[in-house]
Amino acid sequence: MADIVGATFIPALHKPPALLPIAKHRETLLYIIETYPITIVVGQTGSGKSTQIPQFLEQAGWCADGKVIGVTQPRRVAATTVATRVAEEFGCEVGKEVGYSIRFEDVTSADTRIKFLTDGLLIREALVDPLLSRYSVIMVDEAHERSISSDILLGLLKKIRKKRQDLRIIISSATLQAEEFRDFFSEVNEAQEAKVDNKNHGKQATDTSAIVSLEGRTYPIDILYLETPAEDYIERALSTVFEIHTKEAAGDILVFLTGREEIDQAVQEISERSAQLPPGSESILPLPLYAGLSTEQQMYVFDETPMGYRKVIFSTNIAEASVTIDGIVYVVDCGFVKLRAYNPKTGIDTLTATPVSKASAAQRAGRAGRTKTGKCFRLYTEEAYQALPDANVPEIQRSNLAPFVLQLKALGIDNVLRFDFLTPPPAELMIKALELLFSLGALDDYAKLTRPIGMRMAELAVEPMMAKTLLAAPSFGCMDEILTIAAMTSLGGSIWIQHEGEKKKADSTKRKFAADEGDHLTLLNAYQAFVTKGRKEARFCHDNLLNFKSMTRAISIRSQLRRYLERFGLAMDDSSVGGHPDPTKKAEQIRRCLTSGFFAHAARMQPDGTFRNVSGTTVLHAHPSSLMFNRKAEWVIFHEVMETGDKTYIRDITKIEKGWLLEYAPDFYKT
DNA sequence: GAGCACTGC
Repeated sequence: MADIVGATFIPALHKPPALLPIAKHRETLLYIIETYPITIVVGQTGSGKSTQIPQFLEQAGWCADGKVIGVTQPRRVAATTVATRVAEEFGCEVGKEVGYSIRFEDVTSADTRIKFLTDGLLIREALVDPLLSRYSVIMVDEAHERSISSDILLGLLKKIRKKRQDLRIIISSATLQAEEFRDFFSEVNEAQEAKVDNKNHGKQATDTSAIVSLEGRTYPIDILYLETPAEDYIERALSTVFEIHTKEAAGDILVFLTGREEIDQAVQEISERSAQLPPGSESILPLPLYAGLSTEQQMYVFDETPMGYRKVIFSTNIAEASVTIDGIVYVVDCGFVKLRAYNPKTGIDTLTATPVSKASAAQRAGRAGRTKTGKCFRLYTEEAYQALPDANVPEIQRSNLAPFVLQLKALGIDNVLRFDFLTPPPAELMIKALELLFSLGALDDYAKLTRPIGMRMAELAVEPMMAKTLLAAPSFGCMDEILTIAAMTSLGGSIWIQHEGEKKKADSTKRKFAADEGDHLTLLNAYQAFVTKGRKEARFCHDNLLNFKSMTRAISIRSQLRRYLERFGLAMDDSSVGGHPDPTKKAEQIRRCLTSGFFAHAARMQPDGTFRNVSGTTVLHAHPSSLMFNRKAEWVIFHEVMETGDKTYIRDITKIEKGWLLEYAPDFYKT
């Protein structure tokens, strides 16, 4: 039996006595990857694992016979930037020997040997090539983040491995979780192990996988805790910033808070209190950073700090992994993060501030040591830290799984309840997903994927309710319009922008596109104006407070969806076909069509202006960004529902008739 | 009359 952990060249878990500087251990890495089907690489940012390992493999001949080395990333930007850097080192243009592939951007060619792609995209490749046969090696980078896609991908790879002895799998992980990955791939009850050795006991079996630790190029970081818990972490964050500013050496500060409101407040407070700084001292330049900011506003954090200033960035979790800012020497960590969790009983997502995990806290602290020795101020006690969970609950255990169940079914995995998940989601989440897919007609009485409907829904890159709406559109004669609405809603609320201090204007500008029927038709109007009158120009967006980047993306999404529907033989000639020339009738067809997909998201307005769901159990509020926020309606359907703080908001709302619910979803609403 | 962390096909 190969006891890999005991082999002389492999450091022990967790506290490796001798970490590997990557270049020196090229041969070791290659030997392990050659010998073991699964290699788990533990390494901090800066260890070079994402950039070097693929090149080692390519040089060692893993791309013979035209095979490709695939490296997945959880985010689009990471796939493009890492590919660019590797291409540079490789000495080729991006898209030649080294390329990347993300939605809407396939920068690869017949020459491509190292390919970076998002994990979601690789799962979709499995739809057409179930054994991922063009890849000799697949490296799943940042697997410790535990995104749903990377979790599912690992489950698929475990399955594929049984049929492809030649495939090599590399998983890159943070220290804390390495053993979990090893155990997942090393179960004794697998056919392969069983035949090799029956002396294996439980989790001792490691003849399939090896763990390798790599040294990172980070500097030491002093961690400081509070002696007594903070009552108000924003206040504490502000005083800590001033303390650092007056007592510590030069260097920028990154403060982790939980959301936009807190961040805007903190930025403002800093500006106000800066006046009290002793005369002659350096000034503080406070900057906000969160996803809701426009790209331009986000870019300020990357500008070089002006002379005589110390930059203080107040950020959400976006700066924990997605955005990296150089020059940060001090980190202030409030200890909380807003996490999304799906309640299968109500079908509602909640967004709540939750204590961070130890893994998150470590990642946040690490943001301080990128250029020199740093300090991390944790706004909680060391006892509180010890009580934190090691890692966040994986996304797959707290999400609406309908889209992923559909995807698994399309991959031929019928018994999704028995799919080999790294951590299985709670049964209620799976059942809720199956119920919704059944009600949409994607699954039959035996929970099998229906054809063509279910299969087509799986192929469309929008969530199941919108997929159903799209597939129904030809029968309502409103394909063109639904395509646009699907593209616009899938942008997730980033369509309208506000210039500084122009709230009033934003509302009235939006009203220019307003449709009595509700938000969906308003989005349709805005898009149509953009592509016709606005000639797809940035200028038009600026004048009409539309997000140019989002609108451009909507065009891409729309045309991609259209191509799918054409392939299904559903998309028709754009202008002429079907439907009513009368705009009111046309609008009714669109509303009916939306109802046929979103019947599960129906609500009725109460005399007080709030809404109730159909069973009357939940009070819903129109989100202030919705047209229906201050308009009257009876019955409505909505795109999205989310509970934040103490209120449950619905967004993208359209008026419907009660009778349509019974017409299009008789089984769902039978009494 | 008031607001959503992040990511992906």
